[in-house]
Parts: sequence; C-alpha cells; structure tokens
Amino acid sequence: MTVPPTTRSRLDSAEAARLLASRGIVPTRQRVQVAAVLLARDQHLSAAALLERVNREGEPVSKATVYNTLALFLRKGLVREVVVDRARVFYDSNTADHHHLYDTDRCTLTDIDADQISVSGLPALPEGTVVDNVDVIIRVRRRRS
Amino acid sequence: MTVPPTTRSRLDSAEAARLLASRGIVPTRQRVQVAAVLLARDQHLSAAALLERVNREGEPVSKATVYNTLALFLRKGLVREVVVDRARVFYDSNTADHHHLYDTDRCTLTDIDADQISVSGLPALPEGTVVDNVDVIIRVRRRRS
DNA sequence: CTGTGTGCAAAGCTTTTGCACTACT
DNA sequence: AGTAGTGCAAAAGCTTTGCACACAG
Repeated sequence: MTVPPTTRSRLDSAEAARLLASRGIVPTRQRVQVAAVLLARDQHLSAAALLERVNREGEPVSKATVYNTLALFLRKGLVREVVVDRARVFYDSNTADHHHLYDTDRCTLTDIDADQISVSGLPALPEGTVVDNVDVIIRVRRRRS
Repeated sequence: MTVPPTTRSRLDSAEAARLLASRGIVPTRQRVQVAAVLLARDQHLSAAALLERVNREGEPVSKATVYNTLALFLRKGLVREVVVDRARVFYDSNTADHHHLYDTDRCTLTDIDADQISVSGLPALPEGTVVDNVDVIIRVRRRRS
C-alpha cells in the first residue's frame, strides 16, 4: 500500500494510523501526527521543519520523539534520508527509486526519476557484498555572473 | 601542481608549506600539520580521525582549528567532502573527478574512477543554473545470510 | 597605529541516551 | 507482578562563532 497521489498538506489521523499499522508500527498519537504531516505527499523536510509543522498544527511532540520517529520510519522504509551536505539532511517521503537535484543557492531539492538517469559501469564489488542502493546527487548553482 | 603519488603517511613540512602557498593559503604551523597528514596520499579521513592523528604526531592543534582548516582547504579545492550519511563525513584528499563506494558494514569508503562509471540522461536544469558537480555513492552491504 | 588574518575557548547547534511511565499478559 | 514498548528531559557530540592575539603596512 502506498500513499495515493494528493495535494493535501496533511493526512487525516485515521488514514495515517492505518498506514503505520500496515508497516507494523504502533500508531501512537505522536507518530500519527508526524506521519500526517510528512507522508501527506512527496516532499523533502528537515527534522527541524517537520518538528515546527507538527507542533504548529497539533498537540506538542518533543524534538527527541521526532528524531526517534524519523529513525523508526527510516528503518521501516516509510521515508528515505537524503544528506545533501554536512549541514543539510532531508527526509524524503518519496520512497520510489529516484535521485536528486540540489540547488546550492536556493537550498532546494528536486526529485529525478530513476529511469531518467542511467548509471552504467558499476565496478566489481568487494567479495560477498551486494548493492544496497545507488545515490546520485546533481548539485547545481547559479551561473557565474 | 598536484601531490605526487606516494605511500608516505606524512608530507614533510617544507613540502606541505609549498603546497599551501601555491594555493594562496598562508602556511601556518597548524595548517602545515593538517596538510602533512591529510594530503600525504589519497585517503578518506573524518575530522575526528584527522584531529587525532595530527595531535598524536606533532604540536597540539585545537578541534576548532581543524574544522576551520578543513573548510578552508575545501574552499581552495585541496580536499573534497564526502557525506556518506548523517553521522559520517569524510574529507577526501583525492580531488580528481571520481565517485565512491561505501561498505555499510565495514564503514569504509573506496574511490571509483569517474571514467569507470557513466551517468547519462541528466534532466533539464532549472533556468540559469549550471552543474556544479555530480556525486554518485554506491552503498554495498554483506550479502544477507 | 590601523587593518587583515589566525587560532581556539566557549557557545550553539543537532542527535542520542537513559529512564520514568504506560499498556498489555 | 512482569515484560515490552514509548516519549522526552537531559546528556553527549559535532560544528560554528566571537574575540584576543599576531603580524604587515
């Protein structure tokens, strides 16, 4: 089951709870609130931005719980972590296979479909290992004036 | 001017100082010590590991200075920053165009020559932007038993 | 003496941990 | 009562900032 395409900025609680339960996550109030904001549509949010929106729109949830909940969602495959640079980590609610384009001046992240880009010539992998995932980040900047 | 291929674990101070000066960096004692360790050969070091080696092998250098020096070297193009995940940032003394293979179980990073891999099908870029760089990170893990 | 640049202690972040609490059996 | 799981305040850890100092003009 995946989130249906939508432009809503929040899922309703029942829907969010069902989604969590379907992944074996106990749907507590805090987790439902986080899911309702983050999983409403494909988007890229930092932990800080997510915390701010969750607390603006509902009952208080602590910073620690948001972090722990993000780690849980990550482990359960509900979100992906996109690390753009040392100072900028985004949580991506689009879990389909895709890559990223990062505008270094505007600090915005855009998805690129996996089948738009092809990566060929993977090298021999170390003995006994398999590919877990391949991340491509294309960084762009304003043209030098 | 580039660092000659070598297996040394440190550059001598004069050589490190010359390299810094050639990039317009004032070769202070602290910067020479950092360069002597980091730029001796192609390698991937975390800030913490670098600090530890610099202090083990010479006069004390503070943590803040190591961070500030890394940011300076980065700006001047002497090193690249490789962000593998939220908790793991490496400074890469190989500044040639290349990509990375990360072993998630052993936490080790390996270089992949840029011409071994080809990325095709870059999407249309936003108006007025140019590609700054393209990072490919291949994450591998031990085969599931 | 003034201005530019450097190094680092301390401050400010983000993230993790340890424990009190809850909800089941 | 015992066990497993949850939420968060406080602790830990990483990175940046602000300022004292050094040096050149």
